[in-house]
Amino acid sequence: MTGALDPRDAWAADRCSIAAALEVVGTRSAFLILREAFFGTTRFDDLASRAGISEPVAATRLRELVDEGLLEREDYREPGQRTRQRYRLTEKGADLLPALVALMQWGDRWLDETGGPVELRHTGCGERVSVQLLCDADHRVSTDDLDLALRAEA
Amino acid sequence: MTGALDPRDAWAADRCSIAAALEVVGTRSAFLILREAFFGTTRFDDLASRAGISEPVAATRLRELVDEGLLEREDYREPGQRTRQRYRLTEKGADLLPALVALMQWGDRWLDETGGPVELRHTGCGERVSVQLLCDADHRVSTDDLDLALRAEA
DNA sequence: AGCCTGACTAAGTTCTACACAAGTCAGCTA
DNA sequence: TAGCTGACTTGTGTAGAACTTAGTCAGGCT
Repeated sequence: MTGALDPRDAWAADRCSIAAALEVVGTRSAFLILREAFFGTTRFDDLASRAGISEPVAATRLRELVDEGLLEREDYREPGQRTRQRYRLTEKGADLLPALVALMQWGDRWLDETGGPVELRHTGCGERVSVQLLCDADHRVSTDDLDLALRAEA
Repeated sequence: MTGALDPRDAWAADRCSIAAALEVVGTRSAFLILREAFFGTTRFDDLASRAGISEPVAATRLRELVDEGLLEREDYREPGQRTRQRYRLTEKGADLLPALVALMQWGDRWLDETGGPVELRHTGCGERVSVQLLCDADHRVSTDDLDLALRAEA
């Protein structure tokens, strides 16, 4: 489908950023919590129940995601309420959105005959939003028009 | 970061395409095998060793990915050799590329101070390729300019 | 003073993902 | 015919990712 990487065995799999990213968000629960965070959920109980995971798992995962810097925990208080905690995406966390959307888009296309429950629209113009491969000259790039290369060593 | 989903608790998490996609490719080994498939690796031993996973896991994962229709197994024979098997991406599998690239891009940016080992370039024009959120009117969309909505029921 | 709610923690268990080591089997090559 | 290589399978063990059920603890509310 895509071109082969020239020096086939030459490069180490352990330096790969995909593997590194999976170390951080490699679990189902991490993805699901991030999904909820994108959808605007901030409170512990809501995150756990809407992501459909148990509270102990949510607690562990949230701690890890905060440690990794994808979420931050902050105290807040509504008038007449006591102080509570809320989780929100950091820039690092928010930057994962394209990966989430790509997964959603794939699921919408290949796994859900109705096209999926959630739609993304551009606030500016109202058009549908999707994830695309784009080159710096703004061409949409298809899977077949990709070259892979090793970046120069540091 | 992004807008909240209007009917907050109204929609079922189990209908979500992200969760559905994770059922199919939710493991580290599945992602890593797909990565290798994109890089052009086709043979069993190469897939296992380059993905850095054990052969038993590779066998299981490959069987699942073939069953799910992301890869197809075909026999081939080189002259003077016996028949061997080779795995290649189907359209369904190839369509996951944006998700892989998004993950790679995130890892390159946030986890690897050198910017990551692999680079993607557009065959046509040679420019660097990345994953972007794009609306149907071809605007690049930032995380803040997204609206979420429920799609009309089927 | 006692209750309630939100945000967790603790204990015990099950399931899955993965590793390593070894064995199998087919079929070409020597 | 024996050996080798590629593509697996089997067997065994560990760690982690998940569940349920049950608790804790703080602090406002009645």
